Amino acid sequence: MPESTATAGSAARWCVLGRTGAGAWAVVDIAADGTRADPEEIAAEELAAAIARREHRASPRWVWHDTAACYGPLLATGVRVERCHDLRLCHQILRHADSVGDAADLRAARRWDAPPEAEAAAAPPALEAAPTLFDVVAEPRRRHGVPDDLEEALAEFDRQREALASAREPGRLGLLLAAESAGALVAAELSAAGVPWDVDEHDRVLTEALGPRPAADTKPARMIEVGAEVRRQLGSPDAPLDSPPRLLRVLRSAGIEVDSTSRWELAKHEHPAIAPLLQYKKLSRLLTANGWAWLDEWVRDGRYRPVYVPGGVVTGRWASSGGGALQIPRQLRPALRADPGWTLVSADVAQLEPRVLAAMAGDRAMTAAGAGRDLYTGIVESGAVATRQEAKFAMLGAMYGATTGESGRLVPRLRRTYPAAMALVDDAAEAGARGGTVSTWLGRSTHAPDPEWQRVQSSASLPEATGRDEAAARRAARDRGRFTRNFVVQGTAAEWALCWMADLRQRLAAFPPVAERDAARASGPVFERRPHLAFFLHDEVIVHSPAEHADAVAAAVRDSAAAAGRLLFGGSAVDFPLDLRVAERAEKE
DNA sequence: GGTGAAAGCGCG
DNA sequence: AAAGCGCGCTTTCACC
Repeated sequence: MPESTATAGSAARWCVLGRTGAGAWAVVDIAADGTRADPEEIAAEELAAAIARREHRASPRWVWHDTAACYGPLLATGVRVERCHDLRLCHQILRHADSVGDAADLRAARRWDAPPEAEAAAAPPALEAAPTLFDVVAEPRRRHGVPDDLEEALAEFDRQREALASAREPGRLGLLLAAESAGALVAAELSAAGVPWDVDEHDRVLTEALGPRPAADTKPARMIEVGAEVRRQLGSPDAPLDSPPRLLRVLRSAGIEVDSTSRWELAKHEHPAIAPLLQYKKLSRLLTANGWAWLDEWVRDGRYRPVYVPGGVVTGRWASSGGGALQIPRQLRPALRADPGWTLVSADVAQLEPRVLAAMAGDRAMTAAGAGRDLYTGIVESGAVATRQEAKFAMLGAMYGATTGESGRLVPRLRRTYPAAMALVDDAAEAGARGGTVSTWLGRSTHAPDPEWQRVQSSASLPEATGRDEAAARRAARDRGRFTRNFVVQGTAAEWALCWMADLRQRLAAFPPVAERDAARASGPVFERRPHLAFFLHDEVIVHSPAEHADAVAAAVRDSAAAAGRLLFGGSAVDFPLDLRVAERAEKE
C-alpha cells in the first residue's frame, strides 16, 4: 500500500507519540497493514486537541513511552483515550517472558529498563489552571526514566512486535500487554478522579480514637492516658514506648520475657501492662500513618489522590507510592464517601487466588467446591477439613508454601482432595527451587535467579563445601521455591483483576452523562458526569456513580467479572462471585 | 546533617 | 490461634 494512504486523513490503528530531535511532539500514524505515515509535528498547545481528534476518528492504540507521563496531562484537559500500548511496561514483561523466542534485541535496549518517571509519579495532574498540555516541552530533557523520543519509540515498538510474534502463545502474551497497558490508563484515571474522601468523617474517627487534634509536637490526649497506664503497670514512669529496642529492655526488666515488642509476641504473655500497650501501639499507628498530618497532606477538595504504580510488584500487582493507597486501614473506610447525589458501588472477589488456581490447574474438584458459593465452605463440605477457618488456613498455606504450624499441618489434606491444583503450585515451587523460572497464565515470567543465589547454590556443590554451605543453599532454594509457588497464583490473580478493570472501564465510559448540575466537580472533567473507577485494591474496586445509575453500575461490575473469567479461562467452569454493595459510604459489613 | 537498615504494622 | 507470599510507610538508631 502506498504510504500516502496512511496519512492523518485515514484511520490509524496505532498512533506513536514522541518527541522529534528538536524536542517538539510528533505523531506517527500506523495503519492496520503496518504502513507508516510521515511524522506529524504538533505544537504543544495543539497536542491535546490533535490527540482528541484522532481518538474521535478511530480510537487508535496510543503507543507512548510512559502512560503516567503522557496521559496524566491529557486527562487534566479533559481528553480520555480508549486504549494504549505502554512501551515501558510492555518492555518489562517481554524482556523476561519465557515464551518469547528471541528477546536479544529487546534485552539490549537497556534504556527501556528504567523505573517509572519519578517526577510523573510524584506530581498528580494539576486540575486547577488550564495547563498547556505537555508544556514540559520547554523544560530540560529528563535524565531519568525511559526515552520519550519518537525515533526511540518507533524502534522499541518494532522490537516489541517482533518479540511478541516470536512468542509461543502470542495471543495470551498480547492479551497481557493490552491488559497491562489498560491498567496504566486506569491508574492514571484513578489518580485524576481521586477517591471521594469525607474529611469530617476521617476527623471524627481520629477524634473518637485519639481525642481532639493536638497541637503540633504534642501527643493526643488518649495516647497520653494510655501511655501513662502502660508505664504505671510496668512500674517505669519514663518507659520509652516509641522505641522498640529500649521498650524491649523495659519489658524484660518488668518480668515480661519477650524477644520482640511485636503484637504477636506480646499477646502470648499475661501481664497488666500488655493490654494498654497493645492499645497504645494501635493508636500510635493510626496517628502516624493516617492521622491529621496525612489528611492535610493527601486530601484536597474532598478527594484523596493516591499515586498508583502499575506493574510495580514483581508478580504484576500494582504498588503505590506516597499516601499508602493500598494500605488504607479498614477503620477509615467510612471516610470514603460519595458526593451528594452520588453513590459508591464497592465489589470484591471472594477468594480470588484459590479460584484462579482452580482455573489454571483445571482442578474439577476445587472448581466444584467454589461453584456459586463460598469456596472455603465448599472445601469443608468435600470433607478435606473440618471448619471454614481450617479450609482458609490450608489454602493460604498451600499457596504460600507453609511447612510448619497449623497451616502446614493442613496442607497435605488438600493435596489428597485437590491433586491437580496442588500439583500446579508444587511444580512451581520445585522449578523455582532448582533455579528455573515460572510464568503466570498469560505469560509474565519471574526474573532469573540473581548471581548471588547462583553462587550460593554452586558453592554448595563444590567438593570443599561445608555443611553450613549446604544448609545455606537449601534454605535459599526453599525460599525461592516459596516465591515461585506464590508467583503463579498471585500474578495470575493480578491479570484477572486487570482484565476485570479494563472491561469495567469501557462499560462505565458508555454510560450517559448526568445533567451538569449533578456533576461531581472534584473528579475532573472526564469523570464528573459519568460513573468512574475511584479505588482499586488487588481484588476490589469501588466505582463512584451518580445514584441514578447505581444498579446498572452494579450489573456492569458483575458482567465485567464474568467477562474477565471468560477472557482468561475460556472453557473453564470456574466462577468469580463478588461481594457487592451500593452505599453512600464504603464500609464493610 | 543525611543515609540506610531494621522493626513494626497496615493492606491483599 | 500462625510465622508461609507480595508490598509501603513511619520511626528509631547506628553510622558516615
